[in-house]
Amino acid sequence: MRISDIIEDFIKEMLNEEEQAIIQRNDLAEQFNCVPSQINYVIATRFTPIQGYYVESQRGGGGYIKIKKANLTKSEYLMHIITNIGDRISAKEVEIFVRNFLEHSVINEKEANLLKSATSDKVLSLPTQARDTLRAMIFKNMLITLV
Amino acid sequence: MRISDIIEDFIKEMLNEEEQAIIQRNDLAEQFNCVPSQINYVIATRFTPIQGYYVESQRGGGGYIKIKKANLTKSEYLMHIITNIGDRISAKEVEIFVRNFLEHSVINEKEANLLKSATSDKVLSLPTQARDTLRAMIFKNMLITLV
DNA sequence: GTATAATAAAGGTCAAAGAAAGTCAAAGTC
DNA sequence: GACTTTGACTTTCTTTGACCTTTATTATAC
Repeated sequence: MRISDIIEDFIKEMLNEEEQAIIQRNDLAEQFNCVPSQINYVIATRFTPIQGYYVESQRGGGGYIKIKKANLTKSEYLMHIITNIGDRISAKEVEIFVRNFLEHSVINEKEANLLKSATSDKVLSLPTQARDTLRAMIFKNMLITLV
Repeated sequence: MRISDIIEDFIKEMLNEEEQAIIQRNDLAEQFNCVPSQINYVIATRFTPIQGYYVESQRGGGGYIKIKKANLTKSEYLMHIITNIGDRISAKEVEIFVRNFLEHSVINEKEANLLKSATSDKVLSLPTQARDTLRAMIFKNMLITLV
């Protein structure tokens, strides 16, 4: 079995027990006898937003990596949307999604506004293609936190 | 847990109980077994005006450091932040802002997550400069919807 | 007694050292 | 060929300590 898989399982095991897994990169690497950057690899490939995880970290003395799992039961509807949004999305499409979320009471007014304001054309000043790609990333990442 | 975090919590605990926290730098350092300048570090990184705190101090015999929470309404506080964010902002800075919004009860947990997830480095895959510029735009635009 | 000088008692500053995590590309594996 | 492993190098944040500045108190001079 690959070391990456072992580490992946280990983290998922942690997440079964607690709401969030807080790890020390170097410690974990030592524990599994691998280089620290392997941990980054595992996270980059197995704990992405698309896969339903939210990761944050802190460097420096006492640094850490924190991994949270989106709480699935709450809305498979959202997860379904997330996994089905392609690599690009227009502002119009976002709006339609948001309107639907509101209708289904999956989000509230304020959250709707946040979603729209983070992904509006006004804000993403890039060429159309790059913009739609970025918007998809932002949108999905935000939705994950709502799941 | 980092000693800085412990000291931060200690001061915030004080602020929950009283209007202002008045501390003695050397005493506090001794209490937490650190060098006195660590106290300055904590204040410089966690109790800045932009984070909604007001600090004053006095040297010499009977000297002290006094920390107060700035007393602003939510929208005043938010507007203040919005107008003071420059053209660029790092993910770290956003995180600090968000943490402070939470502390000052300007936003809730979900909104905090939305703000962070819309502006994380993972999501804004651009060269650093462009990324920080874009992040500032997104962040400000989102904050406006919260005012 | 008042004015001044010396000393003590704070807090402030800054840069170096230390402790994490992040990145990226080369090498290895299947 | 795609995925994984590795490691050198980078960036970020924290801790520490030597030295500085300001203020209060005490001692001394007159």
